[in-house]
Amino acid sequence: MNTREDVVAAAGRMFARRGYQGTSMRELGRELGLLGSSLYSHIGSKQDLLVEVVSRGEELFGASVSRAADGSGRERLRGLVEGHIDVMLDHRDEVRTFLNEARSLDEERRAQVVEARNRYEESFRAAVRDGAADGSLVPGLDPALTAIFLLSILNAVDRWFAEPGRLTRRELAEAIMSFASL
Amino acid sequence: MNTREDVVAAAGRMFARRGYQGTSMRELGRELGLLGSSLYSHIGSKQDLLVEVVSRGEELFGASVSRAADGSGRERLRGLVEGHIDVMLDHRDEVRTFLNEARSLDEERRAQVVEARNRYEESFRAAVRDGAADGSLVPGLDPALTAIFLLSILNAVDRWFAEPGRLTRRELAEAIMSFASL
DNA sequence: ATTTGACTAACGAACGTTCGTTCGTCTAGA
DNA sequence: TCTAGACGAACGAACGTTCGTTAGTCAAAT
Repeated sequence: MNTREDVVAAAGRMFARRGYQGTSMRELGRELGLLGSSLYSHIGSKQDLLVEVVSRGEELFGASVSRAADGSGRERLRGLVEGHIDVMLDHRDEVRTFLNEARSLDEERRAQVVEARNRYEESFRAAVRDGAADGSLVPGLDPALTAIFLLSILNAVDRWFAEPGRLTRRELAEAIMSFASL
Repeated sequence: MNTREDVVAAAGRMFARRGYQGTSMRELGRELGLLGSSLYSHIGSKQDLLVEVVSRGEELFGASVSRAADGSGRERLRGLVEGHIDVMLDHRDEVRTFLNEARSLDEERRAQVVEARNRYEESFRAAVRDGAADGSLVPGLDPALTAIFLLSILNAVDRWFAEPGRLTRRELAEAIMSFASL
Protein backbone atom coordinates (compact mmCIF):
# COMPACT_ATOMS: atom_id res chain seq x y z
CA MET A 1 0.00 0.00 0.00
CA ASN A 2 1.39 3.32 -1.06
CA THR A 3 0.94 6.69 0.57
CA ARG A 4 1.02 10.11 -1.00
CA GLU A 5 4.49 10.41 0.48
CA ASP A 6 5.64 7.35 -1.48
CA VAL A 7 4.34 8.88 -4.69
CA VAL A 8 6.13 12.19 -4.14
CA ALA A 9 9.36 10.40 -3.26
CA ALA A 10 9.20 8.22 -6.36
CA ALA A 11 8.42 11.27 -8.47
CA GLY A 12 11.51 13.00 -7.10
CA ARG A 13 13.58 9.98 -7.98
CA MET A 14 12.29 9.76 -11.53
CA PHE A 15 12.26 13.49 -12.23
CA ALA A 16 15.89 13.62 -11.12
CA ARG A 17 16.89 10.72 -13.35
CA ARG A 18 14.80 11.19 -16.48
CA GLY A 19 13.51 14.72 -16.10
CA TYR A 20 9.94 15.89 -15.69
CA GLN A 21 9.05 15.66 -19.35
CA GLY A 22 10.84 12.35 -19.63
CA THR A 23 8.72 10.76 -16.91
CA SER A 24 5.26 9.45 -17.75
CA MET A 25 2.58 8.82 -15.17
CA ARG A 26 2.46 5.19 -16.25
CA GLU A 27 6.20 4.77 -15.68
CA LEU A 28 5.88 6.48 -12.34
CA GLY A 29 3.07 4.11 -11.45
CA ARG A 30 5.13 1.11 -12.49
CA GLU A 31 7.88 2.28 -10.13
CA LEU A 32 5.37 1.90 -7.29
CA GLY A 33 3.65 -1.22 -8.58
CA LEU A 34 0.59 0.76 -9.63
CA LEU A 35 -1.20 1.81 -12.75
CA GLY A 36 -0.69 5.38 -13.85
CA SER A 37 -4.31 6.19 -13.20
CA SER A 38 -4.04 5.01 -9.61
CA LEU A 39 -1.66 7.84 -8.82
CA TYR A 40 -4.60 10.21 -8.99
CA SER A 41 -5.92 8.77 -5.76
CA HIS A 42 -2.97 10.54 -4.13
CA ILE A 43 -2.35 13.66 -6.17
CA GLY A 44 -4.17 16.19 -8.27
CA SER A 45 -1.92 16.36 -11.30
CA LYS A 46 1.55 15.63 -12.58
CA GLN A 47 2.34 19.31 -12.27
CA ASP A 48 1.40 19.18 -8.58
CA LEU A 49 4.06 16.52 -8.11
CA LEU A 50 6.71 18.73 -9.65
CA VAL A 51 5.68 21.69 -7.51
CA GLU A 52 5.86 19.53 -4.40
CA VAL A 53 9.31 18.12 -5.18
CA VAL A 54 10.74 21.49 -6.16
CA SER A 55 9.29 23.10 -3.03
CA ARG A 56 11.07 20.57 -0.88
CA GLY A 57 14.35 21.39 -2.56
CA GLU A 58 13.71 25.06 -2.02
CA GLU A 59 12.95 24.56 1.67
CA LEU A 60 16.03 22.43 2.23
CA PHE A 61 18.31 25.22 1.09
CA GLY A 62 16.33 27.77 3.06
CA ALA A 63 16.73 25.70 6.22
CA SER A 64 20.45 25.40 5.54
CA VAL A 65 20.79 29.17 5.44
CA SER A 66 19.00 29.46 8.80
CA ARG A 67 21.44 27.02 10.33
CA ALA A 68 24.40 29.18 9.26
CA ALA A 69 23.16 32.44 10.69
CA ASP A 70 25.75 33.08 13.40
CA GLY A 71 29.42 33.83 13.63
CA SER A 72 31.97 35.73 11.62
CA GLY A 73 31.62 36.06 7.87
CA ARG A 74 34.09 33.27 7.37
CA GLU A 75 32.32 30.96 9.82
CA ARG A 76 28.97 31.59 8.17
CA LEU A 77 30.44 30.99 4.74
CA ARG A 78 31.88 27.68 5.85
CA GLY A 79 28.52 26.78 7.36
CA LEU A 80 26.83 27.58 4.06
CA VAL A 81 29.30 25.43 2.15
CA GLU A 82 28.95 22.50 4.53
CA GLY A 83 25.19 22.90 4.60
CA HIS A 84 24.99 22.96 0.83
CA ILE A 85 27.03 19.77 0.59
CA ASP A 86 24.83 18.04 3.15
CA VAL A 87 21.63 19.09 1.39
CA MET A 88 22.94 17.97 -1.99
CA LEU A 89 24.09 14.57 -0.81
CA ASP A 90 21.23 13.81 1.59
CA HIS A 91 18.49 14.84 -0.83
CA ARG A 92 19.90 14.23 -4.27
CA ASP A 93 16.56 13.73 -5.97
CA GLU A 94 14.73 16.80 -4.70
CA VAL A 95 17.81 18.92 -5.26
CA ARG A 96 18.46 17.77 -8.82
CA THR A 97 14.81 18.35 -9.61
CA PHE A 98 14.97 21.77 -7.97
CA LEU A 99 18.09 22.70 -9.94
CA ASN A 100 17.22 21.20 -13.33
CA GLU A 101 13.48 20.92 -13.73
CA ALA A 102 12.30 24.36 -12.65
CA ARG A 103 11.81 25.26 -16.30
CA SER A 104 8.86 22.88 -16.45
CA LEU A 105 7.02 24.88 -13.80
CA ASP A 106 4.41 27.41 -14.79
CA GLU A 107 5.74 30.92 -15.03
CA GLU A 108 4.54 32.12 -11.63
CA ARG A 109 6.00 29.21 -9.69
CA ARG A 110 9.21 29.37 -11.68
CA ALA A 111 9.60 33.05 -10.82
CA GLN A 112 9.34 32.14 -7.14
CA VAL A 113 12.11 29.59 -7.57
CA VAL A 114 14.34 32.15 -9.28
CA GLU A 115 13.71 34.56 -6.44
CA ALA A 116 14.50 31.91 -3.83
CA ARG A 117 17.77 31.17 -5.60
CA ASN A 118 18.65 34.85 -5.65
CA ARG A 119 18.01 35.15 -1.93
CA TYR A 120 20.16 32.08 -1.35
CA GLU A 121 23.01 33.46 -3.43
CA GLU A 122 22.71 36.76 -1.59
CA SER A 123 23.37 34.96 1.71
CA PHE A 124 26.69 33.79 0.23
CA ARG A 125 27.52 37.30 -0.95
CA ALA A 126 26.65 38.73 2.47
CA ALA A 127 28.91 36.23 4.24
CA VAL A 128 31.81 37.18 1.96
CA ARG A 129 31.13 40.88 2.41
CA ASP A 130 30.92 40.57 6.18
CA GLY A 131 33.99 38.41 6.28
CA ALA A 132 35.99 41.11 4.54
CA ALA A 133 34.62 43.71 6.95
CA ASP A 134 35.17 41.75 10.17
CA GLY A 135 38.62 40.58 9.13
CA SER A 136 37.80 36.86 9.09
CA LEU A 137 38.37 36.77 5.33
CA VAL A 138 41.07 38.41 3.25
CA PRO A 139 39.95 41.81 1.98
CA GLY A 140 39.55 42.52 -1.71
CA LEU A 141 37.35 39.53 -2.53
CA ASP A 142 34.57 40.16 -5.01
CA PRO A 143 31.42 38.97 -3.20
CA ALA A 144 29.36 38.44 -6.36
CA LEU A 145 32.01 36.42 -8.19
CA THR A 146 32.96 34.44 -5.11
CA ALA A 147 29.34 33.48 -4.52
CA ILE A 148 28.87 32.41 -8.15
CA PHE A 149 32.07 30.38 -8.24
CA LEU A 150 31.37 28.64 -4.95
CA LEU A 151 27.81 27.81 -5.95
CA SER A 152 28.96 26.52 -9.33
CA ILE A 153 31.24 24.09 -7.57
CA LEU A 154 28.67 23.15 -4.94
CA ASN A 155 25.82 22.57 -7.39
CA ALA A 156 27.94 20.06 -9.28
CA VAL A 157 29.04 18.08 -6.24
CA ASP A 158 26.40 15.38 -6.59
CA ARG A 159 27.59 14.65 -10.12
CA TRP A 160 30.88 13.13 -8.98
CA PHE A 161 31.13 12.86 -5.20
CA ALA A 162 30.61 9.36 -3.80
CA GLU A 163 30.50 8.06 -0.26
CA PRO A 164 32.52 6.40 0.94
CA GLY A 165 35.34 7.71 -1.23
CA ARG A 166 38.65 9.52 -1.24
CA LEU A 167 37.18 12.39 0.76
CA THR A 168 34.69 12.79 3.55
CA ARG A 169 32.14 15.56 3.34
CA ARG A 170 34.07 17.68 5.76
CA GLU A 171 37.25 17.19 3.77
CA LEU A 172 35.35 18.16 0.63
CA ALA A 173 34.15 21.36 2.28
CA GLU A 174 37.71 22.05 3.38
CA ALA A 175 39.03 21.36 -0.13
CA ILE A 176 36.53 23.80 -1.61
CA MET A 177 37.33 26.50 0.94
CA SER A 178 41.04 26.17 0.43
CA PHE A 179 40.65 25.94 -3.37
CA ALA A 180 39.07 29.38 -3.09
CA SER A 181 41.78 30.49 -0.62
CA LEU A 182 39.12 31.14 2.01
CA MET B 1 13.58 28.43 -47.71
CA ASN B 2 15.33 26.41 -45.09
CA THR B 3 18.38 24.20 -45.30
CA ARG B 4 19.32 21.22 -43.22
CA GLU B 5 21.73 23.53 -41.43
CA ASP B 6 18.87 25.80 -40.39
CA VAL B 7 17.02 22.84 -38.96
CA VAL B 8 19.99 21.65 -36.92
CA ALA B 9 20.63 25.16 -35.63
CA ALA B 10 17.01 25.63 -34.61
CA ALA B 11 17.04 22.22 -32.94
CA GLY B 12 20.09 23.24 -30.92
CA ARG B 13 18.32 26.39 -29.85
CA MET B 14 15.17 24.60 -28.75
CA PHE B 15 16.91 21.62 -27.15
CA ALA B 16 18.98 24.05 -25.11
CA ARG B 17 15.94 26.03 -23.97
CA ARG B 18 13.26 23.39 -23.46
CA GLY B 19 15.22 20.16 -23.51
CA TYR B 20 15.03 17.33 -26.01
CA GLN B 21 11.94 15.73 -24.55
CA GLY B 22 10.33 19.13 -24.12
CA THR B 23 10.70 19.96 -27.81
CA SER B 24 8.17 18.58 -30.28
CA MET B 25 8.77 18.34 -33.98
CA ARG B 26 5.75 20.55 -34.58
CA GLU B 27 7.15 23.28 -32.33
CA LEU B 28 10.51 22.96 -34.01
CA GLY B 29 8.82 23.33 -37.37
CA ARG B 30 6.94 26.41 -36.18
CA GLU B 31 10.28 27.96 -35.19
CA LEU B 32 11.27 27.71 -38.86
CA GLY B 33 7.90 28.57 -40.33
CA LEU B 34 7.27 24.95 -41.30
CA LEU B 35 5.03 22.09 -40.39
CA GLY B 36 6.55 19.41 -38.24
CA SER B 37 6.30 16.84 -40.97
CA SER B 38 8.23 19.09 -43.35
CA LEU B 39 11.34 18.70 -41.21
CA TYR B 40 11.64 15.17 -42.51
CA SER B 41 12.63 16.55 -45.87
CA HIS B 42 15.88 17.50 -44.16
CA ILE B 43 16.53 14.92 -41.48
CA GLY B 44 15.96 11.28 -40.74
CA SER B 45 14.64 11.44 -37.22
CA LYS B 46 14.41 13.60 -34.14
CA GLN B 47 17.09 11.46 -32.53
CA ASP B 48 19.40 12.25 -35.46
CA LEU B 49 19.02 15.92 -34.65
CA LEU B 50 20.08 15.36 -31.06
CA VAL B 51 23.08 13.29 -32.14
CA GLU B 52 24.11 16.01 -34.55
CA VAL B 53 23.82 18.84 -32.03
CA VAL B 54 25.60 16.88 -29.29
CA SER B 55 28.37 15.89 -31.69
CA ARG B 56 29.02 19.51 -32.51
CA GLY B 57 29.34 20.32 -28.82
CA GLU B 58 31.72 17.43 -28.43
CA GLU B 59 33.87 18.56 -31.35
CA LEU B 60 34.02 22.15 -30.14
CA PHE B 61 35.59 21.09 -26.86
CA GLY B 62 37.92 18.70 -28.64
CA ALA B 63 39.11 21.50 -30.92
CA SER B 64 39.65 23.72 -27.90
CA VAL B 65 41.96 21.13 -26.35
CA SER B 66 44.00 20.97 -29.56
CA ARG B 67 44.44 24.72 -29.49
CA ALA B 68 45.92 24.54 -25.96
CA ALA B 69 48.52 21.89 -26.66
CA ASP B 70 51.72 23.88 -26.17
CA GLY B 71 53.55 25.60 -23.36
CA SER B 72 54.04 25.06 -19.68
CA GLY B 73 51.38 23.37 -17.60
CA ARG B 74 50.14 26.70 -16.42
CA GLU B 75 49.98 28.16 -19.93
CA ARG B 76 48.06 25.15 -21.18
CA LEU B 77 45.67 25.34 -18.25
CA ARG B 78 44.98 28.98 -18.96
CA GLY B 79 44.46 28.14 -22.62
CA LEU B 80 41.96 25.44 -21.62
CA VAL B 81 40.09 27.86 -19.38
CA GLU B 82 39.96 30.58 -22.03
CA GLY B 83 39.03 28.07 -24.68
CA HIS B 84 36.24 26.65 -22.56
CA ILE B 85 34.83 30.13 -21.98
CA ASP B 86 34.93 30.90 -25.69
CA VAL B 87 33.23 27.65 -26.62
CA MET B 88 30.51 28.12 -24.03
CA LEU B 89 29.72 31.70 -25.01
CA ASP B 90 30.07 31.34 -28.77
CA HIS B 91 28.04 28.14 -28.99
CA ARG B 92 25.63 28.28 -26.08
CA ASP B 93 22.99 26.10 -27.66
CA GLU B 94 25.16 23.19 -28.77
CA VAL B 95 27.04 23.29 -25.49
CA ARG B 96 23.97 23.33 -23.25
CA THR B 97 22.54 20.46 -25.26
CA PHE B 98 25.84 18.61 -25.02
CA LEU B 99 25.99 19.13 -21.26
CA ASN B 100 22.33 18.60 -20.35
CA GLU B 101 20.64 16.42 -22.94
CA ALA B 102 23.10 13.56 -23.32
CA ARG B 103 20.81 11.39 -21.20
CA SER B 104 18.30 11.32 -24.06
CA LEU B 105 20.84 9.66 -26.34
CA ASP B 106 20.77 5.92 -26.82
CA GLU B 107 23.15 4.06 -24.57
CA GLU B 108 25.95 3.63 -27.08
CA ARG B 109 26.11 7.25 -28.12
CA ARG B 110 25.78 8.39 -24.52
CA ALA B 111 28.75 6.22 -23.54
CA GLN B 112 30.80 7.95 -26.23
CA VAL B 113 29.87 11.32 -24.78
CA VAL B 114 30.87 10.22 -21.30
CA GLU B 115 34.19 9.02 -22.66
CA ALA B 116 34.77 12.30 -24.51
CA ARG B 117 34.10 14.21 -21.31
CA ASN B 118 36.54 12.02 -19.42
CA ARG B 119 39.23 12.66 -22.01
CA TYR B 120 38.51 16.37 -21.81
CA GLU B 121 38.76 16.39 -18.02
CA GLU B 122 41.97 14.42 -18.25
CA SER B 123 43.53 17.20 -20.31
CA PHE B 124 42.82 19.56 -17.41
CA ARG B 125 44.33 17.10 -14.93
CA ALA B 126 47.40 16.68 -17.12
CA ALA B 127 47.95 20.42 -17.35
CA VAL B 128 47.79 20.72 -13.56
CA ARG B 129 50.09 17.75 -13.09
CA ASP B 130 52.62 19.09 -15.61
CA GLY B 131 52.39 22.56 -14.14
CA ALA B 132 53.38 21.20 -10.75
CA ALA B 133 56.25 19.27 -12.33
CA ASP B 134 57.61 22.10 -14.51
CA GLY B 135 57.28 24.67 -11.74
CA SER B 136 54.77 26.88 -13.54
CA LEU B 137 52.14 26.05 -10.91
CA VAL B 138 52.50 25.78 -7.17
CA PRO B 139 53.22 22.21 -6.10
CA GLY B 140 50.84 20.22 -3.95
CA LEU B 141 47.73 20.83 -6.05
CA ASP B 142 45.38 17.88 -6.42
CA PRO B 143 44.96 17.48 -10.20
CA ALA B 144 41.66 15.58 -9.98
CA LEU B 145 39.98 18.03 -7.62
CA THR B 146 41.36 21.06 -9.40
CA ALA B 147 40.01 19.81 -12.72
CA ILE B 148 36.58 19.10 -11.26
CA PHE B 149 36.34 22.46 -9.53
CA LEU B 150 37.48 24.40 -12.59
CA LEU B 151 35.09 22.55 -14.86
CA SER B 152 32.24 23.06 -12.43
CA ILE B 153 32.81 26.79 -12.61
CA LEU B 154 33.34 26.80 -16.36
CA ASN B 155 30.27 24.71 -17.18
CA ALA B 156 28.08 27.19 -15.34
CA VAL B 157 29.47 30.30 -16.99
CA ASP B 158 26.74 30.57 -19.61
CA ARG B 159 24.11 30.67 -16.87
CA TRP B 160 25.10 34.11 -15.63
CA PHE B 161 27.79 35.72 -17.81
CA ALA B 162 26.55 38.42 -20.17
CA GLU B 163 28.33 40.47 -22.79
CA PRO B 164 28.88 43.29 -22.58
CA GLY B 165 28.99 43.31 -18.79
CA ARG B 166 31.15 43.96 -15.77
CA LEU B 167 33.84 41.66 -17.08
CA THR B 168 35.32 40.78 -20.44
CA ARG B 169 35.99 37.15 -21.27
CA ARG B 170 39.66 37.58 -20.60
CA GLU B 171 38.95 39.16 -17.24
CA LEU B 172 36.61 36.30 -16.44
CA ALA B 173 39.34 33.78 -17.25
CA GLU B 174 41.72 35.74 -15.08
CA ALA B 175 39.16 35.88 -12.25
CA ILE B 176 38.73 32.12 -12.38
CA MET B 177 42.46 31.46 -12.44
CA SER B 178 43.12 33.75 -9.51
CA PHE B 179 40.07 32.44 -7.62
CA ALA B 180 41.82 29.08 -7.80
CA SER B 181 45.18 30.68 -6.94
CA LEU B 182 46.62 29.49 -10.24
C1' DA C 1 13.79 17.75 -66.57
C1' DT C 2 15.27 16.87 -62.14
C1' DT C 3 15.76 17.95 -57.70
C1' DT C 4 14.54 20.24 -53.55
C1' DG C 5 11.59 21.81 -50.06
C1' DA C 6 7.35 22.16 -48.61
C1' DC C 7 2.59 20.67 -48.34
C1' DT C 8 -1.72 17.67 -46.80
C1' DA C 9 -3.30 13.70 -44.80
C1' DA C 10 -2.90 10.13 -42.06
C1' DC C 11 -0.85 6.41 -39.03
C1' DG C 12 -0.22 3.98 -34.52
C1' DA C 13 1.47 4.85 -30.12
C1' DA C 14 1.79 7.29 -26.07
C1' DC C 15 0.41 11.06 -23.28
C1' DG C 16 -2.19 13.12 -18.91
C1' DT C 17 -6.41 12.60 -17.07
C1' DT C 18 -11.30 11.15 -15.79
C1' DC C 19 -14.61 7.81 -14.87
C1' DG C 20 -17.27 4.29 -12.48
C1' DT C 21 -16.28 0.71 -9.60
C1' DT C 22 -14.32 -2.50 -6.11
C1' DC C 23 -12.27 -3.96 -1.96
C1' DG C 24 -10.54 -3.48 2.40
C1' DT C 25 -10.21 -0.80 6.90
C1' DC C 26 -11.62 2.18 10.29
C1' DT C 27 -15.08 4.64 13.11
C1' DA C 28 -19.54 5.88 15.25
C1' DG C 29 -23.98 4.67 16.66
C1' DA C 30 -27.27 1.22 17.92
C1' DT D 1 -20.71 -6.17 20.13
C1' DC D 2 -22.40 -5.70 15.88
C1' DT D 3 -23.15 -3.03 12.04
C1' DA D 4 -23.66 1.03 8.67
C1' DG D 5 -21.33 4.26 6.44
C1' DA D 6 -17.44 6.79 5.16
C1' DC D 7 -12.88 6.56 3.36
C1' DG D 8 -8.41 5.45 1.19
C1' DA D 9 -6.27 2.91 -2.39
C1' DA D 10 -6.30 0.78 -6.49
C1' DC D 11 -8.32 -1.07 -10.70
C1' DG D 12 -9.38 -1.19 -15.92
C1' DA D 13 -11.40 1.29 -19.60
C1' DA D 14 -11.83 5.12 -22.06
C1' DC D 15 -11.35 10.21 -23.18
C1' DG D 16 -9.32 13.75 -26.17
C1' DT D 17 -4.85 15.22 -27.42
C1' DT D 18 -0.25 15.13 -28.86
C1' DC D 19 3.62 12.57 -30.21
C1' DG D 20 7.15 11.03 -33.98
C1' DT D 21 6.81 9.51 -38.35
C1' DT D 22 5.40 8.10 -43.25
C1' DA D 23 3.33 8.55 -47.86
C1' DG D 24 2.05 10.92 -51.70
C1' DT D 25 1.75 15.36 -54.11
C1' DC D 26 3.03 19.73 -55.98
C1' DA D 27 5.44 24.09 -57.03
C1' DA D 28 9.58 26.46 -57.71
C1' DA D 29 14.47 26.63 -58.64
C1' DT D 30 18.34 24.63 -61.02
